[in-house]
Amino acid sequence: MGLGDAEAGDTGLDARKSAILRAVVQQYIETAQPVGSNAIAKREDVTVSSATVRNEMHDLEDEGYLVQPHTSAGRVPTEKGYRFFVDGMGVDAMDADGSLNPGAVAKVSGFFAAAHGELEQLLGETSHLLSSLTDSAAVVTGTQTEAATIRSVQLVDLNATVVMVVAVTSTGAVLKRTMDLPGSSTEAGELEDAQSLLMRELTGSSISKLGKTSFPEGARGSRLATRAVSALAEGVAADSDLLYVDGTSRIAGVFDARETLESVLTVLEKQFVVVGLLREMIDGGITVAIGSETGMAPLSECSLVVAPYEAESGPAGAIAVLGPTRMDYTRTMSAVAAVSERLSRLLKEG
Amino acid sequence: MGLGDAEAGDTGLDARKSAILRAVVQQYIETAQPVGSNAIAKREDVTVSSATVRNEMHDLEDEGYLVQPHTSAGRVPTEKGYRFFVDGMGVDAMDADGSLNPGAVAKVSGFFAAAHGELEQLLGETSHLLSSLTDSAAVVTGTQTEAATIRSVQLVDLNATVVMVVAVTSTGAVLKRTMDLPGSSTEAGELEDAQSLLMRELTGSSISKLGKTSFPEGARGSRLATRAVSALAEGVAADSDLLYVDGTSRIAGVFDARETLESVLTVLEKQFVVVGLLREMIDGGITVAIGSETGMAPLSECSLVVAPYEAESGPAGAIAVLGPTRMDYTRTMSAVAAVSERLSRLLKEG
DNA sequence: GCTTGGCACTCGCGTACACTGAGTGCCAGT
DNA sequence: ACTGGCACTCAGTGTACGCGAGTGCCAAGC
Repeated sequence: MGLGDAEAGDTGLDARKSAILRAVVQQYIETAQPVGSNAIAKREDVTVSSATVRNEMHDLEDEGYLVQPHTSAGRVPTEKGYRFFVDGMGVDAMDADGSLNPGAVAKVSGFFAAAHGELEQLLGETSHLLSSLTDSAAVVTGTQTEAATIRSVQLVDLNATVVMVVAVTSTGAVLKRTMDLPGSSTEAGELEDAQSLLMRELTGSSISKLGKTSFPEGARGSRLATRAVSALAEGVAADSDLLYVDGTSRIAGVFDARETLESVLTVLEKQFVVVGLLREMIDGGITVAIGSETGMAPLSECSLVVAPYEAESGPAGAIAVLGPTRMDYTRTMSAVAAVSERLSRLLKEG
Repeated sequence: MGLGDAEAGDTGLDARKSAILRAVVQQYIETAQPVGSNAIAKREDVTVSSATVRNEMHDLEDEGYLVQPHTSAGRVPTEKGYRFFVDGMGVDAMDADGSLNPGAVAKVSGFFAAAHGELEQLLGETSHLLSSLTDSAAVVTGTQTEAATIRSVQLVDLNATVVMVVAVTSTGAVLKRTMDLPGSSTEAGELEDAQSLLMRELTGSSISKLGKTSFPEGARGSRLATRAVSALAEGVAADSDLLYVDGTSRIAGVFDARETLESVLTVLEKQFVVVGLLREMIDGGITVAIGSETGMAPLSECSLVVAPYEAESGPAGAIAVLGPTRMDYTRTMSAVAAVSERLSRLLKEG
């Protein structure tokens, strides 16, 4: 995106203003220092003098895109400034592997080529990959199993009063849950009966239909089977609330206030909160929440780049990168896009 | 622990020296400030003048128990100082729930009374509990399944070329692993044959014997069953290398050097390193590693309080608290002891 | 009328310096 | 063997000050 076609959106910013704003954001992302008019005027893509830049920057400040930390300092982007920058990034800039450096592309390819084994392990490692690509913290949510179908259900008695239900889904997720059955409930053979009921009724059916499953009133084992179904339903919820976090050490150094980091880490430890947040943000494509746009006060100095991933059965979960508001959006968005795309492809067994 | 009986160990410290040393450590743990002779002389349990304390502290410094950050400052314990302090803590101080405050005791009891559901979930929540009790980071290793017995094995085909092995152990752990079976390998019925072979051969047998399992040469499905066994063996390894970390936000504020925190977080992210470390430290009781005693440079400003936990089948894993070297050892050790004891009791279904 | 060089002004930051006070080491007296 | 006393050390703090990056604005120029 050059300087000419930069009347991006109808934000009321003319081409020059938006070019300058973009330059400021870019520079600030690189240097983490307030950027002054001189630095901007020197850039090749800006042909006007520093005085002109100053005037424009003054306007940009009035319009809320920039702020001065103090009078005799350069300017720093506001959330609105970052938002403009992100919105103005051509899709081409972060599409596919376009702007990902060759090393990173190779890393992603290598990772997914070598991927094997467990779904959970894969998601954990994906989060690690994403973190290393972006030098930020990365999170990956567990797969939403709702749309998957059940491939197998089994009841295993662990001891006299505890029975475990284990189900395997078409996505390779394993749902499990223990049930306490106090007292005399496990009559001889009841377990087997319940299991065959479950197998017959559930195998091949979608997980979202779990709630609607019922068993013949009088059948032996139907009571146990019913309990197993509801236990499984709990398991589904627990499973999709899983969150794989990695790279928190990478954001340990980026905030000046110690307590900022502390509250960010606290948020990441409340996994269900983050999962909820991500789930709300998913809208089919890559999404960026800047600072307070995340809706969480402790993340007011962070940005979140989120993308969904899919499995055979449909939308499965989200991957995201969490970094400071002045993160490298271009690189991060490229990485997130690439990883989400490749992960989906793998899960669809492409 | 009075002043009189303080000839702890044969460390060559007389009663007064060790009382003073203990006082210094205690005070430093409380205030995080270098402690001076005056502060010590004022304490009720010390009856000598500050000048005398100064002399003793000088000796203690010569002997390596204390250091001065700079000439005109108070003293700070060295690792050797902490070690003396920890070794000298009466067992009674941290035994059972003795020194745990009532609220904490109630919290632990409540937690384990309400515990239910998944093993993995339980371990994760235990780590959370431990962290909240101690205000430090806490880690819990996955259960070592080696001594457990297998309760059930199942083969599930996920799609044309992928089969999943799922095994449930007596401890409630679920081992799972996918196997790629490219090409024509899954003949009709082979899966069923392999599964009944597995069921017959493995059910009730100990996981540690997995490696020694063999199947009749010619039997249908024995090839597949053999592969399943080795896949399971991998699953065992992966499972016991699991680490549940919580409360990292709680140690975000305790180190002065930013990069210290960063390297500590980095270590916690390399889960297998931590698991290995903990495994080495377990010696049947509660163990403390102070600073470089951990054997890991990045943890040189940390201490680790570790205790094993057990299941029916024997030693199962470890729980630990990671904090700054000047953590509250008394409280932490009490908490770790209590949680380890209650967790073991629960896993043994007491 | 937009742009630009120039210039006065602001203000954070680094340096220098003196002062304060907590804390030490040591000696001499009890 | 302990203690009061005293000289000494030195981190931390406050103040003063100069430097320089950066701004705002004005008047000249294209």
